[in-house]
Amino acid sequence: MEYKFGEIEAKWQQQWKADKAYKVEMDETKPKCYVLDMFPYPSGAGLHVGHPLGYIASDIYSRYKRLKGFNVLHPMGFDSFGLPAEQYALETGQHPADTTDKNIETFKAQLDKIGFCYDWDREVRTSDPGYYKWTQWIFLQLFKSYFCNTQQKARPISDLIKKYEEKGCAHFTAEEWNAFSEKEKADCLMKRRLAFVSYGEVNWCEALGTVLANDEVVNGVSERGGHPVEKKKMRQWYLRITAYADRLLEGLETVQFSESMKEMQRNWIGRSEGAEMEFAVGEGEAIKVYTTRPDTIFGVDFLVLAPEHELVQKITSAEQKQAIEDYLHYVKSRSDRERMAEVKQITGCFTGAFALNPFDGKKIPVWIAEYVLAGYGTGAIMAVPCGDQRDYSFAKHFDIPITNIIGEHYNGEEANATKDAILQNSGFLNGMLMKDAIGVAMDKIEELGIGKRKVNYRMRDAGFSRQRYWGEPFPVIWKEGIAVPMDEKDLPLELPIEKEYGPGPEGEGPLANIRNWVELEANGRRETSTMPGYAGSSWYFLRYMDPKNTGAFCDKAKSDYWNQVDLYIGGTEHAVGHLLYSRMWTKFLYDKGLVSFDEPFKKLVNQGMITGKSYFFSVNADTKEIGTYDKLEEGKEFLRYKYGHQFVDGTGRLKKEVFDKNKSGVEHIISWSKDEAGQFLMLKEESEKMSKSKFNVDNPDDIVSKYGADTFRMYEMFLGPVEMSKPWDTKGIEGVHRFLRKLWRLFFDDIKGPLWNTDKPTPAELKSLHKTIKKVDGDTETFSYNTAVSAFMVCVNELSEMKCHKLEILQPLLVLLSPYAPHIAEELWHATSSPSSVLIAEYPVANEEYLKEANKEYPVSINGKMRTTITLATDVSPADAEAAVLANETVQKWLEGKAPKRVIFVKGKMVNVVI
RNA sequence: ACCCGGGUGGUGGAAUUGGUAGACACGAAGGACUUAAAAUCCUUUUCGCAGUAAUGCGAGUGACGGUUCAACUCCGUUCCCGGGUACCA
Repeated sequence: MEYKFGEIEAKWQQQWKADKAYKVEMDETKPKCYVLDMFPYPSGAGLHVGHPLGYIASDIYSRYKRLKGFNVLHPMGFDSFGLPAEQYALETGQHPADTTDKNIETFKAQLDKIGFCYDWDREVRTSDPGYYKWTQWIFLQLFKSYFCNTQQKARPISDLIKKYEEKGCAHFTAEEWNAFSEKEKADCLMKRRLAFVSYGEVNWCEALGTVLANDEVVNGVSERGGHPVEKKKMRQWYLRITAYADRLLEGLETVQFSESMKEMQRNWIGRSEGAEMEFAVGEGEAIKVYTTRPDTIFGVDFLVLAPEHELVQKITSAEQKQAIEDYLHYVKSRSDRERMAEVKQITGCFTGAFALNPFDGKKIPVWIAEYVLAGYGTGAIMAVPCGDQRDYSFAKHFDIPITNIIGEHYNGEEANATKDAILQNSGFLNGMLMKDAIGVAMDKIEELGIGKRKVNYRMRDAGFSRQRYWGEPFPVIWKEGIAVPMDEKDLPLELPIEKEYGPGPEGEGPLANIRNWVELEANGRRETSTMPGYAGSSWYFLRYMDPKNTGAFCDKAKSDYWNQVDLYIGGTEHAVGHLLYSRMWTKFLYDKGLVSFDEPFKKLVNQGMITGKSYFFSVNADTKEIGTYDKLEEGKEFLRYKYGHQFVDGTGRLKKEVFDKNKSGVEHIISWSKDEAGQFLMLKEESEKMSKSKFNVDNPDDIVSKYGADTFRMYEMFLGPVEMSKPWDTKGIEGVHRFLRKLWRLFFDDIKGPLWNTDKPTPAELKSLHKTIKKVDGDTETFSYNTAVSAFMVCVNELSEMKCHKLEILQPLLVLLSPYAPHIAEELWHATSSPSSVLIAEYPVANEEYLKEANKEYPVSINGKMRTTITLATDVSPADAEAAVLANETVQKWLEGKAPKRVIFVKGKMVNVVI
């Protein structure tokens, strides 16, 4: 009997489906394990070989945990709202709902062929009304909540209203509040809601008459058509994620994310501690600056305002009026693109005004410059040229005298941002170490009442509306300028199915075109924008726990049981988007008492990208010579060509089909080639992200039909650590396939049939098995799947060599293997053990007795050089000291009585003797 | 510029976290079986030198130094590659 993987895999996939073998329910008697993949966006291109990498890894872990006795939740779903579907729909005239459904079917069929153990009964789709009903519901809860700064948590907005009615607040009294109009009250509350409306800048493209997403804008022009894009203020929805900034930072300490991932999130949040303080200027005006280095206060030689700063007009002197006008005009004329490209260029303008240093009353000139951003801090800075390079360059450029407060640490040629200098020229801070002076200066500032400590964040509130069609509609109705939430009983507010979904008038979303949907009786008008892609993905991991619930987003008892995601696998590209948003939503739901954990993901593993290979070469236009890619640099007459790996064979030769497929560039190449099959080329090879347009995509279906799903799964794991990015290369796949066939031949002979027997195993065989159990068990737990695969190979090689066909050895091996190669393991298990139809077994445990065999012999090195081995009589469990004594005696005997100077016994591994 | 990763054979990658560097696989070379092919099996494969040979000697984990009986692993300096952020005060 040969290994017919095609038949075997189809058979078992069908069986699993029919048996609902991977259906999972809550079970209080078992420990739970929640293993999750970042759900895919179902694009029209289908899966490529890069996608399944993370899915295979999580599938292995799920199957492994299941065998270990855990109740494993391992679901899959689709992030099915989003821009590409809408664009595709606009192009082809199909409805996004239809194309999305079609794409999902393709995805599911492809996934099933790889043999994943998903419980498809728990599938979720973010574009399904039964799902987005709850996205809308959570949005309403956010809308109806505010962030209480004293309790550091979300509370109902009704609490805030009550407080306003009874006590008022810093800005108004209770009487004033009660006298406010409805509109005034609503505007006031809007400033505290966790989901709120504000005016924000969007990318507006006049030519296309639409608002563009950030990634649709490339270098300041629209990605399609290259039309100019400008900033336009529009009414937008936001989530007040900044309120959760500190908790998002603290939470990172409690989760197992990679250091780089945590660092990215910390940088994104960008917390900095400093002080805000005021510099008096003119009559009764004051400039408020933000600084993290109040210790340098005596080194302030000028202040700089952002050009947009509100005080600019007020404080500008008559003489400087014209210069400032000119400068403001210049700033306005500069596009974002120019500003970004010319960061190094120093520009600015003196306002003619002087501010007073609050400590020594020194007169400080006030400038404006575009290097100061209006959006961060107070939009104004105090400039300390000896300590900050940008301030230094500015001072040099405009000839502003520089005060040195750090003595020899400042060399007069560049700024020095040290905190380790002793302060000079610094009034009451003189002689103090800068590090220590920071706190002292802050205390003084607060004591004198000229400022206060302030924490700043780089992170902005998250824009939550999109002027798009294919997303969740907002359950909000506008009545006389007031946003009125819909009644929760009327959810979901379904997305109207329409044929036209071009942009609406005046930058509104496509929904604005659907008049009978938008315009309501009782002079209400629906919100016409839709929610962004991350709305649905911010909470989907909760829905899997209770996907069909129509009365709640997730039953509390269920979320209590399944709790946090134990293992979350996905790409790094979501480091600051999806992961921050879903962490915030979880914290919010936790505040509301709707879930009992406030971090969604306990452990995160980032799978690397599988890249495709592209090959570069160049052709000389004059000599028709095909040369190396590098020649491009030597002479411009070389034209550059690039092909995906599909067009290049193993030797770097262009395949014949290139000439058929890509006529444009290649037609003449073939006429220049000396060799009909394709000239031999020296190519430069490069790895790039897989994409259809680069012809470097491999489809998993092809691999599966050629080698089988088990080979595919094991091969992707064998390529290297899951976290690592690596180029896709089918070269090594034969090796893995050979391994599986070899395993098969331990059970079946092609001609003679079954080979297995029930003989008692030898110690050597047991040792081989238990060594493998130990290795594979450890590696699977720690996601070192590549070395686990190697361990399997070693074991099967050893067993083949020993001609071991004993079930007592082989069956535990099958159990061990089943997470990696479930089909073949299932088939062989079924063949050798009746009558159970599916593999249900306990995960084998390594027996240390058998493993001790391995530790009996110790290599010995003498003076770090010569080597031999000694055998320690008994099974020393090497607490190093006692083993060293034992080794010492043994070595003495072996050296015929001569005592070694020193014997070092290392972890049961090796003996090093110094004579 | 700054912050994270990472540099190991022809290639992908191992190395129990300080203990015989190069597991496992690919590729390559040679051989067995076969009319032949496929499949399978065996041998060699870090580099250099010596030898008919078994083998021996020397070098070797980007580079240079240090700690240690012992360093891919720890420390310092430096170079290169990948990722993230960027006038954030």
